[in-house]
Amino acid sequence: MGIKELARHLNISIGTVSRALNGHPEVNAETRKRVLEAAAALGYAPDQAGRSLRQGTLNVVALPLSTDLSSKTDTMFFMELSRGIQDRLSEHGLDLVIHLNKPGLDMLDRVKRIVERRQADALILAETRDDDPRLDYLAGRSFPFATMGRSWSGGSHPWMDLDFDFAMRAAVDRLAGFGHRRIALVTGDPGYMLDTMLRDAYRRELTGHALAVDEELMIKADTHEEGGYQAMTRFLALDAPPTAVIFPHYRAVVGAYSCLAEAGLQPGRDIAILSCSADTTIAQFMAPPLTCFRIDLYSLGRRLAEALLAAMPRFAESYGGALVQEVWPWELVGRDSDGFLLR
Amino acid sequence: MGIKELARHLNISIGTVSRALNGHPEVNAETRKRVLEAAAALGYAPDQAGRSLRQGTLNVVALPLSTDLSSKTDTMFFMELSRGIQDRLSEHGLDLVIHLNKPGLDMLDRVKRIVERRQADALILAETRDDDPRLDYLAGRSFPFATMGRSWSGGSHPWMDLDFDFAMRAAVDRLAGFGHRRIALVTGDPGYMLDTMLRDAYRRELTGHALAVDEELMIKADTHEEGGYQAMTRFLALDAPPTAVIFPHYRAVVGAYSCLAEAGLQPGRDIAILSCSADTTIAQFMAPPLTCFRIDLYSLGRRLAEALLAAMPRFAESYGGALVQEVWPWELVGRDSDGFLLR
DNA sequence: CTCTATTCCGTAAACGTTTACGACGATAGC
DNA sequence: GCTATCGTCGTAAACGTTTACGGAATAGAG
Repeated sequence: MGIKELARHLNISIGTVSRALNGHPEVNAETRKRVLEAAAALGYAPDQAGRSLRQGTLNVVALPLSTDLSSKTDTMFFMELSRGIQDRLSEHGLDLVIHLNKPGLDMLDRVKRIVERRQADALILAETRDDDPRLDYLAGRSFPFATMGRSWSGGSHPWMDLDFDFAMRAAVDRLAGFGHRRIALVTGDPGYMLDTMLRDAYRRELTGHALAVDEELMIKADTHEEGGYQAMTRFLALDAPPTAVIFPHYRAVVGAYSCLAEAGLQPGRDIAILSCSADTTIAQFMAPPLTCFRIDLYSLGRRLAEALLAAMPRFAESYGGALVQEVWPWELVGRDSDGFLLR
Repeated sequence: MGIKELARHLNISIGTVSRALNGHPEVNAETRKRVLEAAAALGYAPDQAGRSLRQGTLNVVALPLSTDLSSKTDTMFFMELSRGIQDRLSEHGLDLVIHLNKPGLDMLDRVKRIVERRQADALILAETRDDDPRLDYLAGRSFPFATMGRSWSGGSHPWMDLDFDFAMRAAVDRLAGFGHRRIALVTGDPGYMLDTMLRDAYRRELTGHALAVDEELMIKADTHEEGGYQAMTRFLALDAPPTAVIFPHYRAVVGAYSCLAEAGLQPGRDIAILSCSADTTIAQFMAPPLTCFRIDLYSLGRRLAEALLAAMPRFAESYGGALVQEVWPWELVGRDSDGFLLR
């Protein structure tokens, strides 16, 4: 099953077998054919460990994800993104493997382990925080990586991100156009770039529309159903509840819908709900269907992979070697959850 | 950074360094302390490729998932399960890595590649089909693996599964107790064990309650929102629509709810909806909250990992080496989607 | 026929570990 | 003082690849 056995079976030296399999030019066409056929027949595939040891490359890109992902964030988002990444990487013979963090071991330690034990040639990071120590660590060791979501300083590493400024402008434009003047915003964990950017953009857009910024209408909540439920409960308890609420994540909207239903209120009639999350299948099947933003996550994943490839020495030449940092536009898809005119 | 450099830095032979790091007894306590301190200070971690090459083990368990998972099945389920698996494996120094299938390359090829290139010491398979060629392949090469979900024959490999017979009995008992006599069932892709078992159990339970089995009330649909929507549409078009519907997956229920809302019908009042999927956060926030089944997926994942460990030669002794195949009970959690008495 | 260039292939070293084997000094038993 | 035991450590081989180097055979040019 090893290359030695394969070579002995063919009466050829292992060097020639290796060259034949790896497409080197200095091997006879006839010999190559024999080798390839024998390899296929005997089910030979090169041992990753041996190959990796020799040429210092593993053909693996790692994507560490926190293990509480399921309870807090949008798994659909990552699945669709990963699909794009994987497809693009595999065109270069690279595999994407997802590492789940065991709790207790924090994200930095997990990244350190992957790097030090050489478990991957490159990394893709998601869920980056405002001051993420992983970025400095990787940059310091000049380990190739790319991130989903920009970091605070912009950084000198490749990333893809979504245009949240545009999203907030489109959201406020739309809601204000419907006549809303008390527009609320629910953000998540303040440690993440995403939420900071959303809050900044929110203030800016409200001011741009000559609307007062009421701190009561900006609250932080967990990004899942329970968080959305609690946030909406707090809003309804106000003396002057908002007439429209912008949610970052669709899962929070599910909680909000539930809260409203219990209060006898109907989204899209009694209160406007708009989500600046990526559109998911579930959004169009909610009752009423949810207004949110359309983005091609698959293509975004592919592009993120390209950004990473451009930062890997092995592939840099094919990609011009330029640093790829892109903010992706998206498109507001209006549905019934906020589509009504306020008298 | 290598063990050689570390050894030179300490004026010790590399053999001793290796023994110190790996906890062999024949090394002086003082020496071990020096080695460990130096390793920590210099950030040394053993190269996985070198170690793997030498001792033929990688400390990695692979979990291949199909890339269209996001569009078709329940990602929450796998995330929560994976969390349990990962936690348990890491107690033995093993890592769980998730391989996403690129489309085109089918599941068997992916598994073959992992085995032949020795990219993992063991496998965990999900989404197994009635006649899954991967099982025979792995068993034939006596490669350690475990599956989530039993296979048709039961097989001689370790697995965990859920008690769908119990679920269907509990479901029909409950619905019949509420007075329903036209109880429908929506199943998914007929290639999967799950759906076959559900259909068999459904017929059995209906007969047990002296209810006629109407083929019109058993339809196949995709397991996501769109499928649920279509299934419900077909039911409503019947001359005698069902008064209760059992759905396998909660995502399909979302589609069904949407369909009912458009028809002016309300689940839990005009029609009973019950899901025999695992309870998810979203289920209790649906309007009305969905009746489904509670299961501790995290613990199930841990147990699945143990079943696998027992089948790995390295760990078999610690686990008694017995074949672990378990059907897990779960608990019906009644909510409002079906909780009404039919007059 | 000789010299050179080309094509093809075998040899062996190297990658970073782990571990069987043997060696060394010290201690203990007689 | 000789041998046996024990604790500790160094040496070197081995894992499965890839690839630099050199060699043999062939072909082409003069």
